[in-house]
Amino acid sequence: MRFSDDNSTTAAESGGGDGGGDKWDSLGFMELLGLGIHQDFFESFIQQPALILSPPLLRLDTEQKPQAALQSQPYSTVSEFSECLNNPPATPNSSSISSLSNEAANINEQSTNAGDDEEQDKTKKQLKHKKKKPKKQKEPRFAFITKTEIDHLDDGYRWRKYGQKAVKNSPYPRSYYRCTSSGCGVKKRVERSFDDTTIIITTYEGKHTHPCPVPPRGSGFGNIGLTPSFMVHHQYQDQQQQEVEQPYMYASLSPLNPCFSPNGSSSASSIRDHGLLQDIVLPIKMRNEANEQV
DNA sequence: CGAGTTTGACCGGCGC
DNA sequence: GCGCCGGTCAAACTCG
Repeated sequence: MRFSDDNSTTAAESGGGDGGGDKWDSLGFMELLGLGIHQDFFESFIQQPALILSPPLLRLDTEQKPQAALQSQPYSTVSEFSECLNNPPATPNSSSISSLSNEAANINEQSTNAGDDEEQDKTKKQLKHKKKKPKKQKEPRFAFITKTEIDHLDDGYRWRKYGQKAVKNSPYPRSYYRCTSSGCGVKKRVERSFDDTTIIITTYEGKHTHPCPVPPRGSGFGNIGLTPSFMVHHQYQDQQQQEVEQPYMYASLSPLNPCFSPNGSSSASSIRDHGLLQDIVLPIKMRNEANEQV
């Protein structure tokens, strides 16, 4: 386990495996997410003694606003940017649906009376919008802090950008991506931290319903054998003193990661410069604050 | 020409 | 009720 410093030294830079991990190569981190094990994954993560994170810190209510917190406190608690929404599936709001229908009827009635084409178009557009949104339920979300210059992490999946918004109090916009695979509704948000421009915050929402479509580019993200830091807690524990002095903890390669190889070559290191998720970092402060809560 | 991006408009939720 | 803001849509545009 290694930790970043202000010079952005990474495990990859100091050498890693040559993609030698067989087990982890075939089951990358994103695939873990895609396979839908992420919740258990995080649950096991938060139960690790070395991390001393209490479940409430990782489980957010939908009411919480991690993004807002991020803007003012870039390296704060897990609850502020690692989301694990375990809300029960929201049943479609029948009342809202019916009210929409009524609204649609009203709008239709109004538009026929108005007779103004332009207004009709506008009304139709509005109606179209409303019909498409039958009280969507929240998908589980996970946010990752990534220290990289690359805005868009190559995680092996194919994403289509569907929106971009200016972030309040930040010069950097937030981009919205959707998985291009048909039937896969996974989304992700990508934004750059205002306070540290080398920090990228990626938030995944939902589960992939398909395998990683991109074959390893040397290794695709789904196959790079990424072992998030919370899976290498023993190393983490050994270096707790060091962590206090280091602002970030890389969810990167480690000797416990089968991909890691001390011979200096690493499949992950070969792709590091392309902004892959081995650049993921987790804020150390989150653990400290977790300790306070225990 | 199809796939992906950009961008302004729109909607819904939430706080005041 | 109103305004703000995050998220989404979809037409126009770009690119390969």
